[in-house]
Amino acid sequence: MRGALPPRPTSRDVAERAGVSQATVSLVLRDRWHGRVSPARAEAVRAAARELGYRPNVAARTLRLGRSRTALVVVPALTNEFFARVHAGAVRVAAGDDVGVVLYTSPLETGPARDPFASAGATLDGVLASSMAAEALAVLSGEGLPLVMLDSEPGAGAAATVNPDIAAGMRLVARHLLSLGHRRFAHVAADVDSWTFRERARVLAAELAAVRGARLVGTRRAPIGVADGVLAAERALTAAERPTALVCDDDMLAVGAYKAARRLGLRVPDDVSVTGFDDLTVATAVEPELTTVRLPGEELGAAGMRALLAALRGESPGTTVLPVELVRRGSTAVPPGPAAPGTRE
Amino acid sequence: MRGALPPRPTSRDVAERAGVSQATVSLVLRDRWHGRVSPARAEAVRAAARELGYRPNVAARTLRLGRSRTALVVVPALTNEFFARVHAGAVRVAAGDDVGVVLYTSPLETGPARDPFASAGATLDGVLASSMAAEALAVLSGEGLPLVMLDSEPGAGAAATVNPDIAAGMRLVARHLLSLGHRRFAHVAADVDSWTFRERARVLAAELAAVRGARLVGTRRAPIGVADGVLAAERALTAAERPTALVCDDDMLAVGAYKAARRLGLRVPDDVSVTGFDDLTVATAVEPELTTVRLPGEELGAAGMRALLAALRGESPGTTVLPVELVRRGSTAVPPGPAAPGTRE
DNA sequence: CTGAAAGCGCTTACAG
DNA sequence: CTGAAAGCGCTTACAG
Repeated sequence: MRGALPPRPTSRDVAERAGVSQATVSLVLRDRWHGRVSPARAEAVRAAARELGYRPNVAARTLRLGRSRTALVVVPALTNEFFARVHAGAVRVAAGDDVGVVLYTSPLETGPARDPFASAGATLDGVLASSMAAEALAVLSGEGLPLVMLDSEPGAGAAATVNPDIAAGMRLVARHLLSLGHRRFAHVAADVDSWTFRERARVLAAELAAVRGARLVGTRRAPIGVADGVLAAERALTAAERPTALVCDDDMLAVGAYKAARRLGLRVPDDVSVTGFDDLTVATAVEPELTTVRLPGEELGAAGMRALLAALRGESPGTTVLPVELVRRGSTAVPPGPAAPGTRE
Repeated sequence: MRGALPPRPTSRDVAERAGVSQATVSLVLRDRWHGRVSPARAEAVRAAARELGYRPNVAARTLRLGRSRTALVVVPALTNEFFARVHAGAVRVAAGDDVGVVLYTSPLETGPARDPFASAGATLDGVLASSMAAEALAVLSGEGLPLVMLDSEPGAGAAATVNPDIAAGMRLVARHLLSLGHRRFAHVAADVDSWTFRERARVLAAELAAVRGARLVGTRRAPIGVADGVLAAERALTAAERPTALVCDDDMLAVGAYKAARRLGLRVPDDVSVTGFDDLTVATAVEPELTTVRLPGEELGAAGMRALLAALRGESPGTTVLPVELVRRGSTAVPPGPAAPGTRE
């Protein structure tokens, strides 16, 4: 694909210019020359490389070394801000260790994942995958590369798992709402078959079951997005038994819930409380600002990459759980009606 | 970095299993065998490859071929939804041509760009770069690789440029507001030194200059983001001469403007009209929904990649301009006060 | 129709 | 301290 470009200098060209052998060039440029090459020659090599604008051919190095210092990062979609943060964190840590990152966005919406390895265009040393649906996992682990999973079922055949504390996050949401006096909840759930969302549903149900009189009056599934969130929340809000709190699996769904409430003439939080998950930029863009669980996306990517790097060094990083935080803002309040708050917070 | 993994099969292993030479394996697997290898042997090779789970070593192929079928995509930041869309479009087109994409996010916020080629971890055939600040360009074009620029000054040493019609976009904004009767404008400008934002400022000034009585009462610069947008808009709104319209360079800045207005007790659009640029998800998340210019991010990335692919085939794709659209929503209205609309639309 | 051989650019034992 | 040589896995003239 490369046209009539000026031919790129090779290590041979550098060697010639510096008056040394190719071996010496390699030693010096890889910084393995101390005690093996005289300082004067080392300097000559560096000068020659600089003058020529020499850059080692990565393909040749990878072929020779059998490893590429490249990791594949797999996320469902980058247009989702959370995954963009995960990616940023992973890239930051990888760069610090001089490891490159190749990104693969698993096209969740466009059917089953195509082969991420075919499109990589690079030899890979390891894989970091986030929040994948169950089937996608099989493809990844089948490749035999060190694999670190993010926001996923622990111990599902990965060298390590790094998760935000999803259970704690949902527990904080439920207890916050319960302590405000809410008893009728609806769950606006992400219509995605993955551990992280199953976990949210499980914990919400468990927390409500533990409080007398508290109930889930409905669960509505929607693909993650504002428009689908509107539809799901609208149905939840117009059900026979109207909930006083809408627990949403994601901030985008929560924004949809705002819009649904508005359409129905309901005020947030006076008539209905709404909570999200993620703490995306949109959470503070809307009015009132959204009460949500802050998931440390950047840190998740960073910790995941650290675990992968450790696995590549032969260590066994195991499972890491990252703390999460409930950010209380204006979208939650005491429920309307005669009910007084049950517990105080 | 690879530990004690099962050794990956090579083309030699496939050849052995199929009872043919390595050359035949290569021919068959690259689909260059017609008329050169008998159908029976071709099938035997494919079967052997399948059974072994053979996957060609990309590094070796790249080294041999001198090209990698890999393009570098450079964007300022992926946490910005617009660039995530650009990336998605570029990846989509590249995948269709069996070209891989390596992503480099130029750390705008963390000082001068580090060398994107060092971190690439792959031999690159070409570069697609979006909305880069002027200095960043120099690094990219210096590499001697085919380069396509997106949303950038045309003819700045790139093989091709693909731009959304920024001038038309800003013209639509200005005329929309002018026809509503606005005469006092403030520009909440992105504090980024790049063509796309200079162009917005230029066209806004020109449009206002063309209408008697219309004026820019202030320009406030802010890094792209909600919090900085709030500050900038607050200053614009509290200046001696208060504008009736806030023209924002970006939807995030516009969201900041909403919040600033609210803090000051001003209603959008009754007291002040606000416009954005991009049409991000947030534009319809806020209330009232934002009047903004829809920039075709996905299509921009796709068209850019098409141009790069053409350049790599030796063609000269030149400059492409993509149409944009003004999306009128609830954030713009007739200005307050005695003023009657000037022109009708 | 098929195979043996050379070589892409690098790195690393190995010999001096 | 330094260099000649082998080889990573692939593809493509070239010879048969």
